[in-house]
Amino acid sequence: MERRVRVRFAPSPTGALHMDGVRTALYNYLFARQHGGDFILRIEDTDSNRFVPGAEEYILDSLKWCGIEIDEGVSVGGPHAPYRQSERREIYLKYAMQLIESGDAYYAFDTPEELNAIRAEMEAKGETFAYNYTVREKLNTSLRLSAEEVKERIERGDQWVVRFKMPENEIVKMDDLIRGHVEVNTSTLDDKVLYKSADSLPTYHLANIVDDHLMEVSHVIRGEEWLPSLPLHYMLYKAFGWSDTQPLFAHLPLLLKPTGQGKLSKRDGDKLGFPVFPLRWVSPDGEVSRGYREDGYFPEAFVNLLALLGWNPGTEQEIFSMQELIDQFSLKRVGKSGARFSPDKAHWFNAQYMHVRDNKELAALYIPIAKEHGYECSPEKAEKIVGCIKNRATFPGEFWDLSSFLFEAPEAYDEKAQKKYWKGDAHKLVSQLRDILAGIENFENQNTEAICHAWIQENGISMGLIMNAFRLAIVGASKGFGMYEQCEILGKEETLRRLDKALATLPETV
RNA sequence: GCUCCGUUCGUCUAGUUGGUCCAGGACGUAAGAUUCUCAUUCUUAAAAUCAAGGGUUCGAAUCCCUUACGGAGUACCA
Repeated sequence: MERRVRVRFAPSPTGALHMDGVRTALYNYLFARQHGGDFILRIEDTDSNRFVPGAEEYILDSLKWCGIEIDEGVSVGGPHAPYRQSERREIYLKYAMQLIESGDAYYAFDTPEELNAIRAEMEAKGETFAYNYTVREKLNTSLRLSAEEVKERIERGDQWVVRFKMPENEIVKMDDLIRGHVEVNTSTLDDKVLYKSADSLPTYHLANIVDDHLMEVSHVIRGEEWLPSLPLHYMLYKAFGWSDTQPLFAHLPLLLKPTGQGKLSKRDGDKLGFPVFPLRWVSPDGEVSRGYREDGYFPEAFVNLLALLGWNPGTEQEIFSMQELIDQFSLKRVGKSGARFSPDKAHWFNAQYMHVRDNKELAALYIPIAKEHGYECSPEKAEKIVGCIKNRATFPGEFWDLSSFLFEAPEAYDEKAQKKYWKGDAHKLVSQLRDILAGIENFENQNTEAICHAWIQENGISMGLIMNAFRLAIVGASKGFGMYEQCEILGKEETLRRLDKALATLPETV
């Protein structure tokens, strides 16, 4: 019988969610949806020292903005609540004790200071320290100490940790859905800390395995940085006797910085001018980081570009709706090598979504922009404007530059454009065109265009000359979109006013 | 250092079990076409001796080995 697909996204609230993290969440979500399974959000806050206020809320907001819906977990609840690991502490202690009883783990009383001293000492000798089978019986552990002494130390309040007793010279055979078969000798691994008495919390490894088991997680889809600890996780499942129900693993390739080497970091974004966070983030010490949302990216575009960073459909399709991603996503088609993020392609994706965006939605973005510049703009007018400029824009932030002339009549006329277009019969022709427009009642662009073009053709006027001169008169420069659309938006009165002013200001031409 | 993972145009990548790949698409770049400016759109071009070397094979980007390079991990962090 096929197991129900249950996946989890398990971030740690130590700061803003990086786009790499959003991508991991997205792949988990797509996988869950495709298989009719559950997408669980679990917060892994087992490091009391690194907790950052606001981080959890930020994670929730980011997922929501991307359209990633949580089926179960923090913020929505579910049958395995609580989903915040700090609220499940007593569960982990029980399992840590179980491993001690079964002999798969032991108490260790070394203080971090002692360990650091040993490390430093060995490093000085050119050796590396590993807490493993070679040393665990020489250190202050329950493997060396007598049962009474262990009991006494615990009772008198000595701090202790539980470490996994990694066996010597055993081959762990693992399978990864993306990377295939991997084998590791346990002798190269060390005795990881599973639980610490100092804050009564487990470390990632224990909490992760216990929770995935308890929450009946079927597939673990996570970043490649976890691959080296996969053998430990296999060994933990084995020690608990859960190997037959352990989840299947898939380790995602890393997101690399656009240039140079290494993985994508916040600094790259600052330097190369693109965000690395989905949403704007203000760290507790007041440092502000830009976000895709605030930069004007549409969530659909962001999700689309993220989906293609590491995964590809095997076809030539590049634009995907969330539903299409759900239908077509496959772990088999996730690459093995790191994906380098390209700001150029990110722009292109957003432009694609901009071009087909509904005018009503864009108008809602446009109105406040106009207001910011001191102009009231009706929804009808905004829709018209936005319909004319959207395929020359990549971000809503460009809207004003592309259309401000509709609100602000030219004060002066661009000199270069004058030199180029205001010559020959320009003055005379624009003057004639003005009179024709003055006689038109219906200023809809199709109508004015039909009438004006008929006149242009009948008289054999150069299209380039008349239209460019016309543009200079109305806009004041060699920019803007279709002249007749512009006139329709300006209205007859304003159009004529601008023409009259231009004819009065610009020289008669020869 | 040690362990693990990776390596196809500048970038993202396609290339299912080796032949139809003198390697396809997209972004970016260049040229041209269209257009009332600009943009959009369209067409075309340049761009990878498939990291290098060695095998296996009639035949390898595809299988094997070695090397190089890159990445990750190596915490009482996740």
